[in-house]
Amino acid sequence: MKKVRVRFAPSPTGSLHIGGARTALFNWLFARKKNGAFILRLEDTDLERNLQEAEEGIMASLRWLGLDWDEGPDKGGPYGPYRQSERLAVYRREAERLLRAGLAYHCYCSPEELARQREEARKKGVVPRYDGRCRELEEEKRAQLEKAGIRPALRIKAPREGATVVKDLIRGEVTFENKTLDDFVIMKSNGVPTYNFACVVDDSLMEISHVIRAEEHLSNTPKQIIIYKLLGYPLPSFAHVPMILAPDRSKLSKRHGATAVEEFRTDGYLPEALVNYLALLGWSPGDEREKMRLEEIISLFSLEEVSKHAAIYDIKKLTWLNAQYLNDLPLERVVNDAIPFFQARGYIGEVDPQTCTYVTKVVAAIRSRVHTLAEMAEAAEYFFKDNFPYDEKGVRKYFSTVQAADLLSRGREILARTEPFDLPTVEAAYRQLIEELGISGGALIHPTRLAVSGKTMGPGLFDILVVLGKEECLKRMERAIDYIKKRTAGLASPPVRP
RNA sequence: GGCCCCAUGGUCAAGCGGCCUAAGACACCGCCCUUUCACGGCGGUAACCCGGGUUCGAAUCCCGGUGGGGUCACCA
Repeated sequence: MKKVRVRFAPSPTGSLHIGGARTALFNWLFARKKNGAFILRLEDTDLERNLQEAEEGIMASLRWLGLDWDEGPDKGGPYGPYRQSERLAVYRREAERLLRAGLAYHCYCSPEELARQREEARKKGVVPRYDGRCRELEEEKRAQLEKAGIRPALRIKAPREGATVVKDLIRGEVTFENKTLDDFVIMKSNGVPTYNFACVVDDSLMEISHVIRAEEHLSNTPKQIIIYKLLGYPLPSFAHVPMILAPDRSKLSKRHGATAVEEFRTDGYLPEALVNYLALLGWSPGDEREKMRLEEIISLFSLEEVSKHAAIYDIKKLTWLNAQYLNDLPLERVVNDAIPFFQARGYIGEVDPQTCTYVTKVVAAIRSRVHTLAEMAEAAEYFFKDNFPYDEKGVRKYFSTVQAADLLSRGREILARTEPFDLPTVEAAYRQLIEELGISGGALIHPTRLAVSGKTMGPGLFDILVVLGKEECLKRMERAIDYIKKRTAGLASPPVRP
């Protein structure tokens, strides 16, 4: 059995979006499952659209997702180079072969002229196809054009009859009538190959066994198969994975919110969650499993089980999965990923051991209550700042009477006396006070929560108290007591008659 | 428009001729747990695009329609 070799071949024109990420993931899963090689190749033959940052950005996203490659532009490999812009000599050599064998020919038609013809055809409602006028150009005429300094493009002599069949692992056999194809360009007049040509040459020379790519390439495949045949290279297997659509069924774009992997990272999603979600878009393990470890996905994955229809991506499910991982991943790991988010909000600076210990407690207290790291950072604010405002509704409910201040004073006294300041001791002391006062637990717990956090909801009160520590709690209780006193004093003044 | 692909709840999806009066998950709605909010647990609403065949029997096979998507460059 031939060794499985697959590739992900993005063009560095922008950031890696989730459609590309999923294509990369499926390739990677297949390679790992089959003990094959996963290759990264940059299709940077469009000199105009290449972006310097894009190449590094795509690799960074891939790395963040945990999709490592065995050969690629940064690490080399036996089939390099892996950047198409560095392989121009290879394409020229292969093109020359075709030309000499009479399987391709020079075309001197100007792009403007061709565009005009296309436009005309479109107006007439006819399919715009190159008419092959340069196919049988007389040598004399050719020399003349050459002498005039016209740089020709190279076109393939495509078959006019018969059909080309794509054997697709996901879709079965797809037939294209050759008469619907034309003599397409394989080398531009500037000596740079077109996508279809470079792709076939590289896939052949790099001995790619399975071409797994997005469905948008399905209609390119007959052209590529024609090139394979003319070049005399064996065909790889093909698998065209369905597209990912936006919620309105249109192609994903920036107006649909986050679509780039990088954006998901900065929005506080974990790579495990994104990978898991992407794997579930268009593929299913066949049973009820949803949350799966990467190893599990690898062992279960199969191309035959990839669905045929496009999937609409739903951020709600991704968010749910993210919350699952936030809860289930080892605490240290989550803390590690949360730290940059806390730093960005100015909660902490350089991380020393004490900070780390404190942050770990904070994360442990709130991670089950949030869905993303960004949300977590927002929810954690009062653990790092003591000048927070009090929730308005909460104030009306718990801070509107003089008695509320007395109640908090009693609570403050108890907390001041509690030693050690740990969960069982603090809780026992507070519960005892509740009993002494003959009130319900909530009657003391809610005002206290508002006093120390400014919020009416959140982790268990005693967890908050213990994380904050005694000194901080006492300070915050005093601040709340002052606040209530000022507030109620205002209320106590005689009402003004109109 | 030509060519190509696709079609199970709002979304992801199981199903590959009888086990389907159609799983599961997200979302949504109840209830329980609880000092609050989450987490968790339990339950509920909700789907085989339409029309013809084939078959004893069709969500599953075939044909047509409709709908959605992709693609038609010296872009990738």
